[in-house]
Amino acid sequence: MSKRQDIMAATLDLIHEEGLQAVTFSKIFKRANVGSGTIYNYFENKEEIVNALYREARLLMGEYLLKDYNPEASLYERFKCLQLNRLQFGIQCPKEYLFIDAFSFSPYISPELRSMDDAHQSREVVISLIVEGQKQGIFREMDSHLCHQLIHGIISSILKGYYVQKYPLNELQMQQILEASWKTILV
Amino acid sequence: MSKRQDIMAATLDLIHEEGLQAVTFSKIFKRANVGSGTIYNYFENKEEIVNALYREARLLMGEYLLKDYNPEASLYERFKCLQLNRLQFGIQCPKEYLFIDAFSFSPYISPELRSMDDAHQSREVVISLIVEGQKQGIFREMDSHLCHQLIHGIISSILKGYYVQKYPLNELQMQQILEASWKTILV
Amino acid sequence: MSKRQDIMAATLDLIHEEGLQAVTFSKIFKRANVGSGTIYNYFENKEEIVNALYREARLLMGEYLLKDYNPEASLYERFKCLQLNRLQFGIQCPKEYLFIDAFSFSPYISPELRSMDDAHQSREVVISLIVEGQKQGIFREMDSHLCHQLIHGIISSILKGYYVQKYPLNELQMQQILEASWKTILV
Amino acid sequence: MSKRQDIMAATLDLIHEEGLQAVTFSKIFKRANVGSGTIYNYFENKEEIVNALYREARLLMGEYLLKDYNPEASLYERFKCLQLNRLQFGIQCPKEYLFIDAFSFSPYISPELRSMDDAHQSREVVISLIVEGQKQGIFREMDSHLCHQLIHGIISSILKGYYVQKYPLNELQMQQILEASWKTILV
DNA sequence: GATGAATGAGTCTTCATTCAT
DNA sequence: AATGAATGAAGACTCATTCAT
Repeated sequence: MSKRQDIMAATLDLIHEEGLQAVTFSKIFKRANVGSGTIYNYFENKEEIVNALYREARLLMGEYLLKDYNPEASLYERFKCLQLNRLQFGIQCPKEYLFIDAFSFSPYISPELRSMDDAHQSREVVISLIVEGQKQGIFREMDSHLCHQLIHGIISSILKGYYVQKYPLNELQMQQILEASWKTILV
Repeated sequence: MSKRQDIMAATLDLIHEEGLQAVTFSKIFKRANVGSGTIYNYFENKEEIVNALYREARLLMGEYLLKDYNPEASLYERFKCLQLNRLQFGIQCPKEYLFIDAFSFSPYISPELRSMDDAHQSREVVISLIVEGQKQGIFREMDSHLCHQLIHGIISSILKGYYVQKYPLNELQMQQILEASWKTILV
Repeated sequence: MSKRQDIMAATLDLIHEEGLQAVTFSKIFKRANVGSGTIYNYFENKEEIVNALYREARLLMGEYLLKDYNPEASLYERFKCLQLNRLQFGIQCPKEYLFIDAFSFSPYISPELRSMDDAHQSREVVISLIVEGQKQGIFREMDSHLCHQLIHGIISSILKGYYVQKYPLNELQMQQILEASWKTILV
Repeated sequence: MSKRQDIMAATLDLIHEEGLQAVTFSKIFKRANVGSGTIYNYFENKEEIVNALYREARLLMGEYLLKDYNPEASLYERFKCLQLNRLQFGIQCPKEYLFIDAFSFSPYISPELRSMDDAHQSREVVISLIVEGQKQGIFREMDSHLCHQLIHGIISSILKGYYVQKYPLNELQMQQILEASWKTILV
C-alpha cells in the first residue's frame, strides 16, 4: 500500500473512532507509520486529506448504489434494489457511510466535491423512479425531493441504530425495512 | 441573562454555525461577552459546556415531545401527536435539534447523560405505543426498536432536508409526512 | 519594563548579534524571559516586531538628527551639525543604526513605515540645505539626491568601519570626517 | 553550464531577489532545475554555497578593481582608475556587489574567506596610494584606513542610490563622483 | 464573581538532509 | 553523478487554562 493510502486509511479510521475534531496530525502519522513531513508530500493540509477521503468514499458509494440495477425490472424491483444497495453499503462500509453522512453538509468539504457527478448519477435514478411511480399513480403526489428524502432518511436512520447495536440487521429485518420504505411513499 | 446562560447560548450558536470542531474558548467568550477566566467559574472545560448544552436541549425536547399528549386518545391520534411534536420541535428549535442529533452518538457526551431519564420518558411512551399497535394487529410485527427508529428516522431526515431548504414544510407537507410515517409501520 | 519592551529589546539584540535570518521565536522569548504565547499578545507575527522596531529606531534617529540644529546658523555650521548628529547617533546607538541601515530597503518593512514622516523631516532639512548651498555657489551643481547620498554615505561607510574597529573615532577623526564630507560637495 | 554553477547562480539570484533570510534549499533547486539531493554532491550545506558565492564574487571584483591600472600613471590618474573600476563593477555586477556589501560583515562568511588575499591585493594598492599621496602632502594626514573607508564609502553609497533609481549614472555623474571622492581626502 | 495578561503544552508546517534507486 | 520520496528536528503559532488583581 502506498504512503498516500496509508495516510488516508489512518485518517478515516481516526475520524471514525474519535471524530474529526480529535484528529491531529501527530495521531495520523503515528497510525499511518510515516514521518511527519511525509504527509505534506501528498496533501497541502488536513482539509485536503478530508476532501480526498470524501471523494473516495463517494466513488465507492456510487459503485454500490447502482449495483445490479436493472432498468428493465419492475418499479418495485428497482426500488428495492436501490434501497438494498444503500443499506448494504452502510452495513459493509460503516466508516465510509458515516463519514459521508457527517461531512456532506460540512464546510470542510469543498462545494465542487459535494456536488460530485458520481453521487448525483444515482440520485437522478432515484428521483426519476419516484416521478415514474407518481405518474403511474403508485406513489403519492408530493415534492419529489421530499419523497427522496423520506426513503433515503429511513435507511440512514436505520443504519445509525444498527451501528449502536440497537438491533440486528438480518435478512428478515432488511426485508421489513425495504417494505416499510416502499409503503412510506405509496398512495 | 446570567453569564452562565450567555456562555451556553454563545457556544450553541457557534457549534451551529461552525461545528464543534471549530469552536474555541476564545470565540466563546468573545461571543458571550465575558472574560476568559469567567468560563471557569461555571464549567471545568469545554466538554462540560457541551454536556450542559446537551442536557438542556434534551430537557427542552422532552417537554415538546409530550405536549398535548392525551393517553386516552386513539392510537392514530396519539401517534400523530408524537410525530407532530417531534417535527415541530425540529422546526422551532433547529439549533437544539441538530445539536442533539449530532452528539447523541458522540464520545463527547457522557454515557449517563445520553441515557437521561427525561428523554427516555417520551421514548418509553413511543415504544409502548408501538407495542400496543402491534398487539392490536395494526402495526407490523417487528423489533420495536427498529420500528421506533423507522418513524423517528423519517422525521429526522425530513428535518435535515428542510434545514437546507430542499422544500418547504407547510401544513400540507406536514400532514403528508405524518401519514407517510404512519403507513410505514402498518401491517 | 513592560513585556512588550522586553520582547522588542530582545529581538533587536538578537538581530544585531546574529542577523534577522537567525532570529527565531524561541530565541526571542528565552532572551526576553516571557512565555512563548506572550509574544502574540503584542504582535501578530515576527514581521510586526521588526516593523515596530523599525518605527522606534526611526523615531529615535529622528530626534538625534536635528538635535541642536539652529536654522539661523551659517551654512557650514548647519552642515556640520547635521553630519555630526548622524555620526553620533551611529556611535551611540549602533544596534539601531545598523538595523535601520539593513532594513531600509527590505521587503520586511512595510512601505508606509519606510516613508515615515519623522525621518523625512530631517531629510528635507538636508536637501534644502544642499539646494541653498548650490544657489550660493558654494556646493557643486549636481542632482540634490546624489549630493545627499554622497554626504550621507560617507557617514554610513565610516560608521561601518568603526563598528569593526578598523579605527577609533575620537574628536580628531570626527572633525576630519565632517570636513571631508563638506569638501566632497564643494565646487 | 555545470550543475554546480546552476546552483550558485540560482542562489545568488534568490538572495538578490528575496534576501538570504528567505532563501531555502527548496527554492534553490527549483530555480536551478536540479534534484534536491544534487546540491549535496557539491556543497555540504547552505553556508558553503554562500561562502563559495562570496569567494567567486570577490575574485570577480578583484579582477575589475585593477583593470587597466597603470602603476606608472600619475597619482590622480591612478586614483580615478581605482574609483572608476569600483563604480563600474557595481554598475555591471549589481548582484555581486550587493552580495559582497551585505555579507562582508556577516557571521555567515568564514573569517578566513573575508580576508582573502585576492581581494586584499587591490586593497593594498589603494592603501599604498593613499600613503603615497599623504607623503606628497596632497592628501590630508589621517588614518589611512579611515581615508580608505571614506573614498570606498562614497562609491558604495552612490551605488545604492543608483540601484533604487534615485538618479542616473551617466558619464557626467560618474565624473562628478570621481572628483568628489578625490576632493574628499585632499588637504 | 469577573477579568484578561501570561503561560506552555501541543498543533500544524517547513525545510535541510538522507538514502535507496 | 543525479534524483526525489521520506524523514524528523525545529520553527511559527494556537489555545485551554491559571492566577494576580
